[in-house]
Amino acid sequence: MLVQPAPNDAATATRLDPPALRTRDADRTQQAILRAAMREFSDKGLSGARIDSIAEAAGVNKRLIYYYFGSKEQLFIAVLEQTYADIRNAEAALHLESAAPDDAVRKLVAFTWQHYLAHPEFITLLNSENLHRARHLNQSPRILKVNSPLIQTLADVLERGRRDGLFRGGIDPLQLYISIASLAYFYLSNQHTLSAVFDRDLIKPKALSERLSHITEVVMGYVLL
Amino acid sequence: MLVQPAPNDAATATRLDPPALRTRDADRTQQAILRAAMREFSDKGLSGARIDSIAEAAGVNKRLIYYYFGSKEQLFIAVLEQTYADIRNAEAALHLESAAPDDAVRKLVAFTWQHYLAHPEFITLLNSENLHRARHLNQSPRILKVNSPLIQTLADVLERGRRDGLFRGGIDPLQLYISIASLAYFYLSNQHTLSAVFDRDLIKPKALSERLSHITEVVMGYVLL
Amino acid sequence: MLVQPAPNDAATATRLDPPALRTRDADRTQQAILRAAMREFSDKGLSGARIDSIAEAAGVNKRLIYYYFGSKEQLFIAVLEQTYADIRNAEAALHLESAAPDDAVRKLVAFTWQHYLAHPEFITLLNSENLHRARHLNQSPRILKVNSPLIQTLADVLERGRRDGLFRGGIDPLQLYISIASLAYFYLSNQHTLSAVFDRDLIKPKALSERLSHITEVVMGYVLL
Amino acid sequence: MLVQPAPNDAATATRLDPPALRTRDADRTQQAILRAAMREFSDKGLSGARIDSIAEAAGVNKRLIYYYFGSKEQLFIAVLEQTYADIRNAEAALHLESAAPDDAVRKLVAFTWQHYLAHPEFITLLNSENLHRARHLNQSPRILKVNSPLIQTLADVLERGRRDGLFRGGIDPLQLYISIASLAYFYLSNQHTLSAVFDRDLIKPKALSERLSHITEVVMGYVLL
DNA sequence: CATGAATGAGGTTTCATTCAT
DNA sequence: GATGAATGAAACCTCATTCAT
Repeated sequence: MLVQPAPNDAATATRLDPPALRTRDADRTQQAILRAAMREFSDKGLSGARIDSIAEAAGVNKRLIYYYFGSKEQLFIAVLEQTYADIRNAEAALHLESAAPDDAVRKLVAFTWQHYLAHPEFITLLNSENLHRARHLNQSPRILKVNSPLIQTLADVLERGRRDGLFRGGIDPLQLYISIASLAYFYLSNQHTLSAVFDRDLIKPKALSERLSHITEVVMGYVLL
Repeated sequence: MLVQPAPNDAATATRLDPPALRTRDADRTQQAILRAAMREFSDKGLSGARIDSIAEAAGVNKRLIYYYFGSKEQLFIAVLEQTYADIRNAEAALHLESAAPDDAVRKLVAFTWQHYLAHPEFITLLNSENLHRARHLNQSPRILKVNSPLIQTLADVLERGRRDGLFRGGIDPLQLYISIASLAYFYLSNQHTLSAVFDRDLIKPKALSERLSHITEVVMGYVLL
Repeated sequence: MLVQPAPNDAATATRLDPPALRTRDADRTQQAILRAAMREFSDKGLSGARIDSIAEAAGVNKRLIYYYFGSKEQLFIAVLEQTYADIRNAEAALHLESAAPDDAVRKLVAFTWQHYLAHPEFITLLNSENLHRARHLNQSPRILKVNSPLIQTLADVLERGRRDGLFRGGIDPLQLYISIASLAYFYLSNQHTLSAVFDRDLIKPKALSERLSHITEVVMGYVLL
Repeated sequence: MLVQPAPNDAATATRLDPPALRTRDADRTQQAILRAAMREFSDKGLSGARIDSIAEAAGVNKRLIYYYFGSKEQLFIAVLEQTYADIRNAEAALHLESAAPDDAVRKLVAFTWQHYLAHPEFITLLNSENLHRARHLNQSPRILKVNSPLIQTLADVLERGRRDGLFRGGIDPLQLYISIASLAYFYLSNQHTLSAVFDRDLIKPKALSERLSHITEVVMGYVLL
């Protein structure tokens, strides 16, 4: 059973082996598979995804997917890992700790919105994973152990804001984080049913910028005194 | 190809045909299928659901599903119709127009939360339908035409609140409605991945009541002046 | 999961339902599958057997095999059950208890030899099952519970022979039974390697009758005083 | 296509080529493959065996198996050759010709039993080969040409016993040899199904020694006057 | 001498759906 | 109104084998 976890590591660690010419192809192949899989899984869900389509899209022999990832489920896990690694890396680049409290919250809101907008696959993958009650996530120590430090950072921001007399007290940082995520995520995740039911194009540029304004106001209306 | 769209009506209208002893049975069978299908689709998603499982759970022969609903997709549509009918009926009983503006908003928040909590299948079904870009919804005039009057009601509430000097002006009722839904929906929809990643039980009673408090505060913090 | 154990029962119970016209086809189909499977499994072993070949030989759709038997392994179990049922039935018709002791033993030897000769599939199936350490047998209460009464019958025969002053005492009936089986089974089971190594045709009629004479002499030489 | 038949010879002859440092390694590698293959083939049969498992168990790259043995089938042949070579060597050390006739027969019975007991892979490999109608054996002049001289030796023993008035006359040495093998082989080969069906542990030490006593008595009961 | 990457053919199994009664 | 039998297409996965280095 040969399952190299390597590809995901590539997101966090920089590759330093210059003479690694032989592994190059393997790496590139795995990356191609992962990319194709991410697209297919996010497009069709876990049960709807087809290994054949992934192989074709990646331009590799179907057998190779099993060679590198073992099974459809393990490939799905690898995709999840990659997806979480991506958002963790992006979050880490935010540096909320160095901004003024209110700016930090606005920045977080904007970042969250932009990230979901730029990575629609994140949303559908998470929906799939929730349909499966996080069964795969709970199998991946890689994801679980890298617990996001964002909540702690946000707690610090909130505390600073409260001390500055800007923010209300008693805000649970996790609740706030989830709420920010909610306001951005749901709009995008449910855009199709919402558009259908309310007969309104929610995705045109104007609607998107209006949404960001709105959720910023909602969040700031809550945290600011 | 004999496809009776009738079964869904059964939710709103009772069939009264006098010579309908056999029709009663037919009705009961269709309801059993619908109930089983709702459970299966919400549990496994559209591609994950199995016609065999639905038939077994409903205690009917598989062939009957085709007899009454035509195909898996049409059965899914019927389930969606039923689900939307349920929430429309519940919303209609809210009577926001007769409450004080701030009470009306609080009532809407609480209702939304309670409804999602009481109908977890609503969430997973909508996620499935969004995965499919609302393809089925857009095939169902039944759902689309019964456009929710709630947005108009909410607009009236907001206008009353603004006139009373309670609410801020310029609130888009649809944005607010979506935000309220977001704050409730996302927490429940993504409970499994959130619980896994943050290692916290989000579903225990205390957590649930805290969440309702939180989202109420967020919404009221936004609308109130 | 629909696995009718019925076909095997047919060996022991006589079918009495005259109006069972509808089930006829199902029965016939299952029997056809079983027969084809027995041939394929005995010819190729469990791993060597192909579901496709079985379906083709039985003249049925491959899917039907799963419909009736669930999986390749369960089909193999059904074949084993049938095979054991066949020999049990044949043994039951021997009536050793009513023969003179020495005749009874000769009869058992001859019967064993003839049965193995007439049912070569019995030998290869048992070899397969032993390769798998009786994994399937141990899953089949049907086989295990119908413990052969032959050992008890043979014990009675041996005791009668001893009392008559014909047989030596202290013979373990199970050991003897296994030895009789050995002498017949091994010759047939290993005929191909033996023929190759000793360059002699062991299967020509003359060789077969000589073998039966030989094993009869061996067994009688042992039991007779 | 480079297929060295050498490795099997290694069992009997030691290669002594002076400049053979690399050859030593090659030899060791081939032996490792052979040992792993013997285990795998005897455990799973020919179709059940996996080249991957063999490579892993031998600790060598899969490609090497093809380099040294050409194909799965040829590897199987090599294993068979090794197995037959082992028993021929052991038989040669028996020296039945120098023992008293009755001792010689007892010795042969005991040897056969002990050899099968000590080499369970011999049994399963032969069963596999018989399933394949000795197809591989017949391709191996190496095995066929080293025809066992045991039958002739046994013939001499029987003749001596007859002349001494100890043994009955007219015993076919090949029949007797096969019978001795039968009595030992079948018990061990079919231990799993026998144990299951008769619900008795046939492999515990007491059972084993009883079996040897029994088969010795059976054989001696037959040959002795 | 040795190896990791790659493959095509084919294996078992699944599934929505239809036939015949 | 209801059902058990049957199916074709396609899904996931496996395996012996070869390529390229």
